[in-house]
This record gives sequence, C-alpha cells and structure tokens, in this order.
Amino acid sequence: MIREDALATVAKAARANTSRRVTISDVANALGIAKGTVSRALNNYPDISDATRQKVRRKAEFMGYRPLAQAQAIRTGRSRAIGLVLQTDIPGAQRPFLSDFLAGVSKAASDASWTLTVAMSAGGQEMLTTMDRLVDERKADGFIVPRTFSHDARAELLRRRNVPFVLYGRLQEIGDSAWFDILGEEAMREAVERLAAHGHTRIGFVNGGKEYNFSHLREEGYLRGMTEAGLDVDQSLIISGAMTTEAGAEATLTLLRRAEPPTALVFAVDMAALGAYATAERLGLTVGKDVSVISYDGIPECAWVQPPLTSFRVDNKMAGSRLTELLIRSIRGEEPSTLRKSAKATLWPGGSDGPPESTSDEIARRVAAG
Amino acid sequence: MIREDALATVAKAARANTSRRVTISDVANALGIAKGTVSRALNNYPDISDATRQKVRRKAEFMGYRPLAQAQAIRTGRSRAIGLVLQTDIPGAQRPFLSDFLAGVSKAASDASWTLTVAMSAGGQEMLTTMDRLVDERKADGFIVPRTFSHDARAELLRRRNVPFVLYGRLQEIGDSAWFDILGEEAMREAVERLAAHGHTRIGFVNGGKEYNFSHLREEGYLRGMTEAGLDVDQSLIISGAMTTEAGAEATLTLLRRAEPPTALVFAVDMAALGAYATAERLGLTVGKDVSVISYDGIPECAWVQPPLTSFRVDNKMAGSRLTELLIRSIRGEEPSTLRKSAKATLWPGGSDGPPESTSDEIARRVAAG
DNA sequence: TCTCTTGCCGAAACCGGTTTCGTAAACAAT
DNA sequence: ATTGTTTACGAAACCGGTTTCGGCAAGAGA
Repeated sequence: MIREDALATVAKAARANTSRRVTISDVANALGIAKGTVSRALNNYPDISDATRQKVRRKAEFMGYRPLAQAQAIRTGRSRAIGLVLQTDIPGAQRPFLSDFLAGVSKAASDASWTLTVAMSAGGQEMLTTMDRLVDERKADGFIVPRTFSHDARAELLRRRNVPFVLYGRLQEIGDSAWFDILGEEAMREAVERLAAHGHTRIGFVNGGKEYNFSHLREEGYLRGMTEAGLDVDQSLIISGAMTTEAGAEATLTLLRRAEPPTALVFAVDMAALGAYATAERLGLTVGKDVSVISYDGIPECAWVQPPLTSFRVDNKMAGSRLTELLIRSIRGEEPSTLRKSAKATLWPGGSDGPPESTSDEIARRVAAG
Repeated sequence: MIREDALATVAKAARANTSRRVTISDVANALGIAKGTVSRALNNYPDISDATRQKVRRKAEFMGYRPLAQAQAIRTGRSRAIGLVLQTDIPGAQRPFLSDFLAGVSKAASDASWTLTVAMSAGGQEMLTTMDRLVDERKADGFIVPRTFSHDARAELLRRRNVPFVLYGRLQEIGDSAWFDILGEEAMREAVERLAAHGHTRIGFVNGGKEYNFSHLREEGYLRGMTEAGLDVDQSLIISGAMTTEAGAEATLTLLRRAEPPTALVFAVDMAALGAYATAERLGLTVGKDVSVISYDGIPECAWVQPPLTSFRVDNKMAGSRLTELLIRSIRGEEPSTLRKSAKATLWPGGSDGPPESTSDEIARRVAAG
C-alpha cells in the first residue's frame, strides 16, 4: 500500500517532469511515525525524546527535507522573509549606498536561509502604505528601516502594528527600538581633530538635512571636536541641509564669502563635499591647499576628484549584515532594546586636507577679488 | 451559531491586538455559499454563473478580502513573487544601474500586486545555486535575468527547470526566450554617424567584455555606422574588454599610441569612457577638442567630468518595468517567444564630442612628444 | 412524458506544514 | 498492588486557500 502510493507519486512526478520536494510526510513515513512528531522534533518541542529528535534530524537531513516556508507561514504567520522598503525619490543619495547594502543584507539573510523582499516607493505616505501591504500579505516578518528620520513615521507604524523592525540609524527619542548605526559623530569629531592638528583654527561645518537624525549627531560630533581642540565655535560657519552636490557647492560659496572665511570644511555627507570642488575652482582656490575638506560616507566618487577627497568610509555591506542579524533575532523574540550595535567609520585619507597654505584673510581677499 | 463563532473570533482578535484578515471563508459565510465557489468565482472558473461571479466579486471587494499569496502557493505552487538575483562581484558596473532598475521593477510589480524577492551572490556557480534555492523554496515564480551573457548558464538552468524568465539583454542564439533590451547597436551606429558628421574619419571603438552579449551587438552597430558613413574600418582601432575606468584609460592610451591614432572614440560603456579623460590629461590632449568621445549608459558621472561626457542614456527604470510586465505575462502562460520588446537609448549631448581640432598626425606627434 | 445533457454549485479532499488533545506506557508514590 | 504523574507520541484538527467529484435542476431532444 505504502509502496504503491510511493510509486504512484514518483510516476506522477516523472510525468510532470517535476522532481517532487521531500515533504514532512515523506520523512514521517520513512520513519514510520506521525508527521506531527516530525514537526515537533524539528522545532525542538520539549515533549519529544532526545532519541527521537536525533533520529528525525538525521533522517530529514539524509532525505534532503527542507520545510516549505509558505506552508509554515499559513499556520505560524511567519515566512522567514525580511522586508526592505527603499525610497525612490531621494536625489540619488542612496545610489552608492544601495548596492553594498543590499549585498550585506542578502548575504546575511541567505546565510540564515531567510529571503529578502524588497519594495521601493516614493516615500512619505506611500512608503507606509507599502509596508502595510507587505505586513498584511505576510510578505515580510519584519523590516529594516534605513535612513532614520528624527521622528520616523515608519517606526511608529511598525511599533503600532507590533511588527519587529530594526533601524539603520538612531531615533531622537530612544524608545525601545533595535538599531544599528555607524558612529558618524565620532568621525566628525576626528575630522575636526585632524584639521586642528594640521593647524587650522577656523573650521566650518556643512551639515545634512535636519530631518535626518544623523545630522544632529554629526553636528554634536563637530562641536565636541571643536571644544576638545580648544577652538571657538562660530555659528556662522555652520550650515545645514546640504545633501546634494549643488547644495554643497552653494554652502561652500556662502561660507567662503563670510568676512572671516574658514580655511577648512567638514562635511556631513560626501555628495555635498563634492560640491566644494566646483566652488573652489570657481573662486580660484585649490582644495587641499587653500581650503581643506574632510567628509563622510566614502562613496567611490571620492577617488574620482582631484585631489581625492579625504573621507570617512562607511562599510555599508557590513551594516546590511549586522542589521539583518539583529532583525532576525528580534523576530525570533529577543527584546529589541537589547539588540543594538554600532561600528565606526574608517578614515580614508585623500589629498583634500592638509596644513593651511592660505590664511583666512588671504582667502577672503581672493574671494572678494574673484 | 454563526454569530457566536464570529463574536468569538473577533474577541480573540481583539485580545491578540491583531485585526484579523478577511478570509475566503468569511466571504463565503457572508454570502451563504461554499468557499470553493468563492474561490472559483474569483479565479474565473467557467462553471460559475455570471450572476454569482458578480455577487462574489462585489462582496469580496466590499469586505476587503485579499487572498493570502502564501496559502495560494501551497496548492498552486505560485506566490506572485518575482525573483531577481544580482551579482555582487562586478567591480561596480551595476552601481548606477541598480537603483533605477530596482525602482522600475518594484513599481511594476506592486502595481500588479506582486512582490519582489531579491538575492545577491558572487556570480558563477553560486548564482545558480541561489536561483535553485529560490525555486525550490518557491520564493519566486520566475526570474529577471540581468546582464545577459553570450551563453548564459542562468538561462539554461531556468529553461531546464521549466521556470519562466525574461532576459535583460539578448542571447547569442535566440532560442525561444522572452527578453527586453535597449538597442545599443543603434546607439553605436548613431554615435559613429554623429562623429562622421563632425568630420572625423578615424574613429576608434572601445568595446566591453565579449562575455556579455551586448558587446557583440554594439560592435556590429559600430561597424555598420562606419560602413554607412563610407569610412574604412581599421581593426587596430578596435579594442574590447574595457568595463572599468582603469581599463578604459588603458585602452585609450593604446589607441592613441597607434601610428595613425583616432581623432574620435566610441565607447560601449560609460565607466570605460571616463578613463579616457585621465589618459587625455596625461597626454596633454583635451577631450572634446583634440579627441572626441561618445559613450553609452548615461550614468550620472557623465555630468561630473569636464567637459561633460556625451552619452546615450539608458532608462533603466523603464527597463525594469517592462521586464517585470513581460515576466508576469510569461508566468501567466503566454508564449515566451511572443514576449519580446526593445527600446532605444537617447542621446545626451555633453561637450566631449565636436569637430576635430587636431588631425591624426598632430595627435601622433603630441603623443610621441609627451 | 421520459431520457440525456448541460450548467451550476456544495461537499469534501487536498496542499504541507503546525498545534491541540488524548492516551498508552513508564515511573513514582502510597 | 493500586493510584497518581510524567513522558512521549499518535491522531486529528487546523491554517487559508484550490481543485476534484458528484448531484440537483433546468433545458434539449426524442
């Protein structure tokens, strides 16, 4: 009887040219036990003897059994898929970021035999709708939330719906969220330290958009660096909101036109720092000599410009992996507030910083002349 | 009885703080018909009367019923998910490409209420393993295969396993695959035409890696352009295998050192074309004056360099959408050989091409001197 | 009027898992 | 020896859908 069934199944599979999957019933039949027992054995239920557990494990392994996430999901509600909703309408800020990041997430996910469901949306309300849909359709058991805003509607939504998530970045009010972040504030502090060591005393800061929480942190880092170096903070040398090259160029121009312009600039974001080159050229100044620049992100374009941009490189691939690991642990039930990690960015020296070859006064004169 | 059940369910949902989904049974109960009937009505089975079909449709809509893809999948084997396996180990060739492309795929997918499962792997065998796994686990009903190779192992695997797929690019031997592609050969032909119109007669060609099928096509386009312009083809002015900036710089150097160097270069790939700037500078030549350059891809970096690179821009977002649409149709059973579309790249004029300001001889002399 | 189709739908099996429930056997306690 | 607990597992219900099967009623043909 059993044999006949098996033969029939095999024959059917052969006709359909479909090498049929090994199901949990196959394993149970092979062992002559109930399929419920197999399920409980594989899921470490306490009411299964060690002997049986071992036996089942071995047989399942031998037969190449792998549970079908879909089938599990309809009962458990979880399908071993992590969700990632990306924003499309950012100028291009995520372009360099994306590929490495995805690689890291995907690697960590498949190492744990999870999969990755990706969606993109225009941001704002649409993004929330998309996440809602993915949760409703059980296409994701939890989410990675990249580019954290100071007050993040996505985090609120997920918390309200009781869906696990981990932030790439930190929130203003810490709450009990899980997060991973690169300590950008440390990098900013080190940037100031390095410039001060070069001999700079007037160091400006071009920050990113204040809607992102990282901007607040990086500004703190800059301020701390200034204080530690014993330098005065001049609020007129701080500009924020520069996320693109154009905005960076604009901010650089503004700062260099001050009465007492800076001889060095710290940027919160590479894309903005690249704008400094255009402005410098326009004003007849040389980056790395007349005006030093240190930035943050470590996008490939840093190596493109002349002189190469000194920047703190962020390992987005690693970040993706860490985030995924944290998220999986969160989904498995670990307390979010215990799931927090950070890493540091590493300095990639280019030629864009060095001892000041012009004084603030000289720069002011040349800017006025040009 | 039914009312009690409903109340119990609601109460349970309230306790779990989980607004329970509307299931197919809910719809069936509300109408007082069998759930099988609801299923068949919604799936357009022919043995359901129009009256019933309408009634079910309306009620389902009204109740906000949406089938759970997971549950459908365990019976049908399909879960309305499209698979995308990306390669991590390409130098960065996909970096600009990725974000737009993903946006397109994701948009088209969610418009059809499908989802997108993404995996990345190092290419080669690992990529095949990854696809295999996704198929086994039914995480993808079909695949988009980007960056088609002349002989593509991924396409063979999928064909063998009888999994629908659509290529981004064409195969050497056409077969019966579905594909979408941008007609790069047309762009190359137009590039030559444009340069010839400028007055160039010695036009070189720096091709991409011959493992990619697009390289063969683009070379054909270049050759056709030369023929149509009535120009002699000099095989010593054709180099292939340049996919990176370094390789592009190298190739440019080689060509400009020929006895009779070209006054214009056509590149198959932007990343390579960017290398021409470095080489030109090194040789004391000016891009756009001494040597004209036209390229292909339209990556953002084109606008970065001076003079901006004239390039044929590829709309990767649109490509992603088209590919997704084709794939869904293929999964739904349409014949792959009928699922083929193409589009053209559009010229983005920069300042990197123009009438030759130096003759081939002059260039040769200056290269020899430098 | 009586059969033979045909159209339409209900009932139930099924997909591949998980989880509840009940109980036989082994063991401990009396 | 009897009773009460555990331990470990089988049987069956269940998750949310799809698909098969069978039969009733209406219409067609004789």
